Amino acid sequence: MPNPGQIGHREREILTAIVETYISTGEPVGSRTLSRQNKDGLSPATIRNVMADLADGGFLEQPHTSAGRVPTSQAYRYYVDQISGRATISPADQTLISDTLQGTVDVQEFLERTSHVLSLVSSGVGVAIGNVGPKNALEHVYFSHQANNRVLAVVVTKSGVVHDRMMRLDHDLDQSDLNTAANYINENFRGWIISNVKAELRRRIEQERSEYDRLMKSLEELYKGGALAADEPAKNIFVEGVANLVGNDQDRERLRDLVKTLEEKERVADLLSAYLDTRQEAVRVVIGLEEAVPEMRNFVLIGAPARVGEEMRGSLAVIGPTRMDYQHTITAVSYIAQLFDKLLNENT
Amino acid sequence: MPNPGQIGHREREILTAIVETYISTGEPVGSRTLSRQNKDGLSPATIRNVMADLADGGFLEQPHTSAGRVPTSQAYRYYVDQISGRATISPADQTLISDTLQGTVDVQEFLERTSHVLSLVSSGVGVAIGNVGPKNALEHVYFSHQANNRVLAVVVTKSGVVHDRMMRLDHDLDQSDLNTAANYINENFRGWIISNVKAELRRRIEQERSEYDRLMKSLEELYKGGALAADEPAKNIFVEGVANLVGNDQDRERLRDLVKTLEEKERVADLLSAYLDTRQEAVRVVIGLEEAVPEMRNFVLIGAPARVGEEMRGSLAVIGPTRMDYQHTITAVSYIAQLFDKLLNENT
DNA sequence: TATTAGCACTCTCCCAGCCCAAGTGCTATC
DNA sequence: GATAGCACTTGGGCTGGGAGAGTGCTAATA
Repeated sequence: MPNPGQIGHREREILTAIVETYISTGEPVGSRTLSRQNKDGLSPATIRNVMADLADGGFLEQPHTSAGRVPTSQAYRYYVDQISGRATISPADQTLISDTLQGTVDVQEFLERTSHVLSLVSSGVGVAIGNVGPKNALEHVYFSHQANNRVLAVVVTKSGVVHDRMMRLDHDLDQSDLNTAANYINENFRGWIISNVKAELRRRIEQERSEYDRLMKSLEELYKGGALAADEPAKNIFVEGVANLVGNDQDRERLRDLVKTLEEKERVADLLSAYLDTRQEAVRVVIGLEEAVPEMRNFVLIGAPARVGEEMRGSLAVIGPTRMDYQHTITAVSYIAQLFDKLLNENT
Repeated sequence: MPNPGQIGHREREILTAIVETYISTGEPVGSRTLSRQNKDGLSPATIRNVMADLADGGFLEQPHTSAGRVPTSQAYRYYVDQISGRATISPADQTLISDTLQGTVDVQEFLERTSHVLSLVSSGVGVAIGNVGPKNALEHVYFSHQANNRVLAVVVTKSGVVHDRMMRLDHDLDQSDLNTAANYINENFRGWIISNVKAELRRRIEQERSEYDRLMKSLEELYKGGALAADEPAKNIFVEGVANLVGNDQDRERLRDLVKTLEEKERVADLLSAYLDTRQEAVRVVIGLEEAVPEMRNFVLIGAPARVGEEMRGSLAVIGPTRMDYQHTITAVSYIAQLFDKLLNENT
């Protein structure tokens, strides 16, 4: 790995210029073009020398002998690190984002709008994920009797998220059994962390097993049916703006695979959780996604954890082509991440 | 509009052969090719004559003078009408569909899996929509107090669908106000059609307005906040298999517009409801979508209403290229539509 | 009379050949 | 150290000439 210190002032400037030119044109950048647009008035020959050095350092590549240079992942990496300091969001973006997210009153909707607005500002794919953390506290449960031994379980958590789950049970419980069970849970466990409720419930069921107890029987049935699965990390995953990718000059095959991958929302969620974690504060730019997901060659992920206080409650990201407006997108992602914290803090 | 009676036996056979050949190859079909594959051993010249007639009748088109013929919308229409009689589902499809849908215990999941399996069997986009009909009966409501004047309303309907809605109210109601209100509704209105609940509630609120009544105040707040919006035709819309379209030899521009349209699920829902209605029994094949949605040139919609008894409770459809395996897709759509009825009938 | 064979014609696709523009590396010079 | 000059490389675009597939028309045929 070449020492970034090797990069002097002039190198840096030329590299930046190459990356930016390539981002906006998509054509390999030649020494002549660069010399013309560069205010410093360096001659093409000089620039060629510098380019040769940069190519040695692994920052540039040539599609073929007589073509211009194309930035490598390493160059993007360097470029992003360079600009990441001077990030201030444009007023236009700010207005758009605020207008879109204003008045959202629940998390679901916030996430959905976020993925939408991200896809708008970035010309990439906007992703927003909400983690229903395992630390959710129970507020209220309700069980509804359905035909064919089925029961609908509704669990409301303190943070205002509603889970519903249709279950098929081994034995038929009638609505009054269900009400009794729901009352028992509501009275004994309101405010408990859901996974604790499950543990305690399990303990009590075990304990009482010997005696015949209709209530405990019901609870056991419901427990086994997964009535309290609300503590599982069920995720709300919103992916939007796939159409933005279609404009890209990808080959068809890869594009199709990419779209397919993005349709499998679980995979997108896994991808994000692989690269974003709570500890890291700010926006993260992942270049070189093809190592994890081959069809994402030439794509980058710009994401941030969405925290409420210390706890990670979601993630948001843009998946877009390496040739994208990084500054723009990074600031937008970071801005929304902050809004998220703000919204959910007043929520709790 | 040419009279189908004009089409004789030979014409029909040749037209069918052209459509099928074109579907499988994607190339304009020439007289020679056809003559070779046709068992009747007609000479190319004869076939050319017939083709000329069919072209006059508006069934065939030529991309350019010396190219083969390509079927028009009219030809597809005719072809589909021809084959629609002999529709029996293939065992392979049947197995795949049954395996995928087996064990689905709630409607949501059924719809999701349906859209998935439709996209699998048809190489097109699978769409499944559930209408939460206005005739839903109330089973249970619950209101949860949240920070900042917000209230979470949870409404469970008899058919086992759960609606939740976060609302911001003008005045703060505490949890005990909310419980009182919920109890009032549960005790008075269980089993009522939700829109009737709303009407009656409104009436009672009006009536009691003169006197000061804390309960009525709460109910009014909640009502105005939209607590009982569960009767609105909120829809579950599942669209899957967009990746299948990318393989198509569309021009980029149109493909992008198409993907964009499919991402706006509301529009997809509108499209379906425009073409499918309760009265019609079976699968409907809509050819010539570009009249409604320009970017859908060369696409067809194969859809069916999903009924439970007489009532239309959803729709399912495949949106795919005109060049698709109609027989296959039509039978699959029809098969799933029947399963839907079966599943939800035992549900009610 | 319906079918077929023959023929001249049309059009697209593909390939080879050619030139041009853009870019490079190297060397000599300022 | 920066620049100018020069010979060299390479992909893209343009052209022209088959080859192949297909057509419409006319004349011959069962």
